[in-house]
Amino acid sequence: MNLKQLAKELNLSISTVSKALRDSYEISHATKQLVLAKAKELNYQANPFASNLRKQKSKTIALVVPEIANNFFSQAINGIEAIAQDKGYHVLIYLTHEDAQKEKAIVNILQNGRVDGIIMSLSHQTKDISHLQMLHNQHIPLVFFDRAADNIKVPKITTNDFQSSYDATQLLLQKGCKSIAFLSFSDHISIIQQRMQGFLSAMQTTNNSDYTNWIVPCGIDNSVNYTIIEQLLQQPHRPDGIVASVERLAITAYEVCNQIQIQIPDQVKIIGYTNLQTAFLLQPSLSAITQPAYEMGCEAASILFRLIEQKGVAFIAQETILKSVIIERSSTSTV
Amino acid sequence: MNLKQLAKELNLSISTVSKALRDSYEISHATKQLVLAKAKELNYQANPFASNLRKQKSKTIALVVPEIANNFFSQAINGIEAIAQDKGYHVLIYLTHEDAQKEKAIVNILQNGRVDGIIMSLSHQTKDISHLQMLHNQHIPLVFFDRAADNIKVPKITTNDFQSSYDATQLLLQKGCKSIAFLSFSDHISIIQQRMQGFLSAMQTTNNSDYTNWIVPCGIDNSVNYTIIEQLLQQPHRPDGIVASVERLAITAYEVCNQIQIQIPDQVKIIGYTNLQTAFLLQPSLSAITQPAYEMGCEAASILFRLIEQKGVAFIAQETILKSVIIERSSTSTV
DNA sequence: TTGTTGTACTAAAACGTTTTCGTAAATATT
DNA sequence: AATATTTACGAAAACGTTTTAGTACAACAA
Repeated sequence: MNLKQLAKELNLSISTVSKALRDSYEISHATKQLVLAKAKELNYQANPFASNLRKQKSKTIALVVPEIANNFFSQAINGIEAIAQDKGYHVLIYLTHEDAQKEKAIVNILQNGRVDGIIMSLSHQTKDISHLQMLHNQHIPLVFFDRAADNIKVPKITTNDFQSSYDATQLLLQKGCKSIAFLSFSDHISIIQQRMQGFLSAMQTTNNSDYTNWIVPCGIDNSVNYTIIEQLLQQPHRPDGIVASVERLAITAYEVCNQIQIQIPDQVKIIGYTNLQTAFLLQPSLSAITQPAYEMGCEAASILFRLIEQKGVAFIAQETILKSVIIERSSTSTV
Repeated sequence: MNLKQLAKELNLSISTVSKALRDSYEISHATKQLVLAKAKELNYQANPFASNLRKQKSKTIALVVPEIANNFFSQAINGIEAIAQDKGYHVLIYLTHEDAQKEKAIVNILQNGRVDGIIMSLSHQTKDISHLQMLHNQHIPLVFFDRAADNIKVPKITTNDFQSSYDATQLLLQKGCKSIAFLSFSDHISIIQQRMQGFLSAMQTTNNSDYTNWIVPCGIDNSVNYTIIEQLLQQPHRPDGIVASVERLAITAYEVCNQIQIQIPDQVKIIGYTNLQTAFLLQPSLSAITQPAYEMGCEAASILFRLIEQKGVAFIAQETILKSVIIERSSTSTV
């Protein structure tokens, strides 16, 4: 069922029907009623491709994220989808699987007008951002959330990573930790760097040689991370506190402690960035730095839609910083 | 940059360029080279809407799921996306938020050719399936995974729900449970019914009045579920075993036990359907019936693509049943 | 009367592809 | 040499919309 058929049924021209359907002032009330009724009767829906082609708009956005089987991202996507559905937009989802090559390939495909805008969180590998620059040059609206690229002037939704990491580290210090390890995840993604800086900054407040810190670089391979953390905790002078920069590392740290029989929080206290909904049910319950993932998604989508609909160029290059909350549980308690 | 401009640059006709790009036999090797080189140089990419309109194909599928902030669904989506990316398909994602009305609205929108096929898991509310029947009538390829509609002849990917539930219940019985509660989630979704039947069937093997069973209907509201389970466990003759039909209910059961100080597994043993990656870190570690979510996603996508590409109508109405695995942990151990 | 304005409609162009059909030149077949 | 076939390309239609540019007709003003 297309416009032509519908028009024939109504004994009207294609243009009249088209205009009636979009409530044009050129069409009389009476014919509008007729057209609407017939369209409903015959279950007419405009072909989106013809529409998109003609209007040069797709009412579709792309969502490019590292992974989805991850509490932070799935909650954020939930927020993005909620806003998109409300606004009548469609959402294409692409996973980079933390692979910079894949990210580049995906972004290249998105340059041909398939989408009106893009929401992204970078792969942890991504260093070269030429593919993103190209998007920007083509004036395709782009918004980052969480993992943003530094050197590109587009809106970014992040959390107070420096501060939350600083506070979490202070919490460990206050609970008596003397040597704390920071489990890092990537050394060039901005938010992880900030978390690291917050950690280091807190450590520096203890201007005292009694206090030591480790920066422990981890990656996406869980078994490699396991070994790294195992070795860390099997040293003679092992840390008595751990700040995990991402959820997965907090979980792996728990696993290691479980396996090699190190008591949390007696022998090592752990706090980590996590959106785990079962953090309070873990053994022991996990102290968490929790990002407002859903809200970040909503915010990212809202800004993207404003950008697409051009309501003020003032939004360009604006940084929105939401606050993470720190929830103290048993994994950082004193004995 | 479009075909017309590219053709002008090359002093060739639009049709020649188009054919060269799709490697048609009508075009000489030499010109193909020329065209390809120029296309690359000018970063030409075909407009997808023009292409889709002309070809009446979109290389896009829709994924309609109840929620995403959920370990089962996010893992399944991961599998679906992996296959789709591999096949060069795009994935539109729609969340119903367990709302049958929203599901209907979404499905209606998908009837206009926007997608070549649909992968779905039903909202737990969905009873009326007329919207799905309409899709089917319009010959839009459709595949269900996990939560499928009974009365519609399309491929379905599910797990051995009856058997896994039966086995889980047998495990509880074997561990000494006498009265077991089944926390249900929806009374008309097929897979939940099967899980319930598996439970009841296992209970019937104990042909003995010493054994009792509860079917406890729960919903999507966590706080309501909390109250229901709390009341269940505060009865004088409370159950000494629980089978949770979905992850959320297992977690809520843990919460309740935590709160009202009922010891797992001493006072009540718990086993549940879950894809929680931290099940083994819970206090106590949670015995799980784990569905092969990623594999289910891959399978659903593979079948949908075969359907789309018409490689054999033999796939229509085929049911694929993968096996869940039961992992016994502390929550079902004997004291 | 003539000219102006407004209303309600239609014809046709445009969006950017893909594909069918036609054709000139080159090559092969008789 | 005459005919048939192949090769390599171009013109034009088609996909289904939206929108611009008309155009009758009626209502109104001068």
